[in-house]
Amino acid sequence: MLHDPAQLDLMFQALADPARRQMVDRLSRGPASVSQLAEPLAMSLSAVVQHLNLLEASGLVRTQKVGRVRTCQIDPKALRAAEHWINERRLSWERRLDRLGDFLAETRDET
Amino acid sequence: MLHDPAQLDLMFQALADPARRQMVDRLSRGPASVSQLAEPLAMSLSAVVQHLNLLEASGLVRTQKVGRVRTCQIDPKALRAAEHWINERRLSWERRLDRLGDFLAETRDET
DNA sequence: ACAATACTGAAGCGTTTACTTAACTATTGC
DNA sequence: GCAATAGTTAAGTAAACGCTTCAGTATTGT
Repeated sequence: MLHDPAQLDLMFQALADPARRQMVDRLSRGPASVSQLAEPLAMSLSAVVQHLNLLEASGLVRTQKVGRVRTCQIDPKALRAAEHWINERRLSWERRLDRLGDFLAETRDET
Repeated sequence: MLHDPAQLDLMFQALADPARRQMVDRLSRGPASVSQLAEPLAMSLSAVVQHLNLLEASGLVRTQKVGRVRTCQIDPKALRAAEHWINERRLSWERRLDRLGDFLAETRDET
């Protein structure tokens, strides 16, 4: 369910916006309320809530409301899924380069 | 220059689109021409070129034209930069959890 | 009870995105 | 030289985005 392409899509989409990455960055240092997330951002609370809803839909952030404050925190599993996608492609490319290197080394030996 | 926030922005933006991720996926298995990249995609060549230009601007893909064919390949350094951003935030969060665990363990000892 | 706080939701609006088509420029093969 | 191939560029368009404002709902403090 974490490798569901639709979920991956939502995650990368969520990470594409600088404001949302800033929110993730803030949350990486610890949980925060909506207002605390909004504080460093030059936009209305309402806009922040909209970003937050996207982050939550993407699975990157989980929230829970106690009384009137919504507390947000990162879900590291989701972050790991995005990380993994990139890592796989990079490794695939690098393995290819290695094989190519081996091949070139071998053909040089055949004098 | 790889940690330039503007460049990071372009990278995540580039990765946000499914078609572009599919192109990166294809390129992770080896270099390809524009037409080869376009083949599995249900859109015009023109659209593919536009995506490709974005990928190149983001630094994720490098291309070189020989004769009339443009050959594309991944730049793993750029992939690593995106990977790194995510990894740092995830680790920061997980370290926080560890410290919290230690704290709870200690306070339990104080009977 | 009343005011302040902490969000939430809907409507609207200008900008950006992801395409399309169509016209064009190089190369390459015959 | 001529046609086919490979890619590029510009213009247009519909839909998605990132906001704003404003009006509303709970909850909390006095």
